[in-house]
Amino acid sequence: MKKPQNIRVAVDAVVFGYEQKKLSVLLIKRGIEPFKGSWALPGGLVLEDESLETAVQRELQEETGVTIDYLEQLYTFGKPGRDPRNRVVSVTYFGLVSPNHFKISADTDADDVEWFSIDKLPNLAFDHDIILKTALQRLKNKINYQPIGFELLKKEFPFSDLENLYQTILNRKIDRRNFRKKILSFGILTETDKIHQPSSGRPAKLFKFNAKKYKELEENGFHFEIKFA
Amino acid sequence: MKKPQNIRVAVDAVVFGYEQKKLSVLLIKRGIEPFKGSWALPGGLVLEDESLETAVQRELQEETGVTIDYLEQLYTFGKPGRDPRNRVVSVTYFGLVSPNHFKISADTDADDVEWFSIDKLPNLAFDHDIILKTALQRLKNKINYQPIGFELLKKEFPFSDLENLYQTILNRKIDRRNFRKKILSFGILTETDKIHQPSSGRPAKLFKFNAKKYKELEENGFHFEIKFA
DNA sequence: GTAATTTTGTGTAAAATGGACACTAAATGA
DNA sequence: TCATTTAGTGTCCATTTTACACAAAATTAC
Repeated sequence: MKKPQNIRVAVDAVVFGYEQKKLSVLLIKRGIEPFKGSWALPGGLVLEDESLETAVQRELQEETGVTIDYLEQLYTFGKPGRDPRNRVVSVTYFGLVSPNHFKISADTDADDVEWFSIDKLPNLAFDHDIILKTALQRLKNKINYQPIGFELLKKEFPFSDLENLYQTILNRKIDRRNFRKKILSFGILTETDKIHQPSSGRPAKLFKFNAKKYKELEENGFHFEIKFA
Repeated sequence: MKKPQNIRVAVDAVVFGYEQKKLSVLLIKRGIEPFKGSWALPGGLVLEDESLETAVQRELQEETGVTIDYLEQLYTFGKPGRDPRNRVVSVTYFGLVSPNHFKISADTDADDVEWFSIDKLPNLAFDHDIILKTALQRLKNKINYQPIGFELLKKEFPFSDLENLYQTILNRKIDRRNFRKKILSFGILTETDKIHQPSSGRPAKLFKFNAKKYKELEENGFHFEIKFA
């Protein structure tokens, strides 16, 4: 007779936010050992009768109260020893949040939840640094072939925000004219009648992502794809 | 006090093979309930002190004896109820096997292991049909931007094999001249001095994939990418 | 052994896409 | 009103992609 398996299943989420040319990640401070006091990705054990997706959503809600605009499975980490207590297999998720939804819920102990700029990260508990790196790579790849960048902007945004977002995430300059030409040629942005007043300089039209149109185009074989010099 | 979690962790693999313009998947016949007698993906429970990757490799070895040429994590399926007995979270893998390694080991009960052509699949146990569909989608996407197609061919192959492989997987015609031009332009194939004698018709040069060269190019910013009309 | 058949191997021209590049417009602040 | 800041726009050239057809080398059938 085989001895029963004793492995826990957890979910963890890497949730990105973007504002003012800064990419951020949502972290929580651990209240218990191991790694008590360290920062870690939000997450926790999966309950016995909930799906993985439900589990992440619940944990995110409980721990941060932040509304997640986009969520997909990232990768599953399961090397023995990644948690010093027990064998834990962690199914990780990749999330994006619009600045419209940045606010950390007052329900949670707000001191223990924070947005960290991606270039000022604290040390992370467990193997969460690797998970984070994996998520960042996914983000870098995916914005080139899926319209997920919009999830990181306000619902209505000036074109320059989109431009800066791509430059920040990909960490390189992009020609403004070519970029705009390309994106607009897709026909998935709707121009609103509002305008945005920058602190100084010419006002900008506000655009919004037209998800319905995108879906429609996609069904007809259209493929979102950006290339850079 | 929370009640302890009772979730099992399994691994399952979708392993593809290709020969004679047919794409196949490696399946095993279940010897026990539930779904006794049904065909299923090879896989099983993860042992407490082995990594996920080791677990799949072990299961594949034990159940099929087939040498896997390429293996990567696919997706994790964990909906409650997918196994009627217990809650099982299954970390699935995506594998490719060269025709050089098709042979199912004599160690295993060979009656219970079989290559099934992708268009003559039996009903599958559990949610394995969904897993298979996911893997197939991955294959279709991935051959366009990673040189994994070569893992499905013999070490040395005539160009037409590669051509047919792509046409089979993508299920469409590809212009022979443009395809060859494109692939050869990458400079990742080495021409061998051998030739292949088709049953009739002009003999063909044999090529092999030059993994070292590919890696080298990749490090210098080269990106394998195929587009089709 | 000649002709028909099968599969391999190759080039070019036209069209579409990608990349480089600089100035004007509309606002604010000094 | 002038300087500064950000938004908005078009053209030309280089590269890539696509469409497209015939000759070469072998086997098979007659």
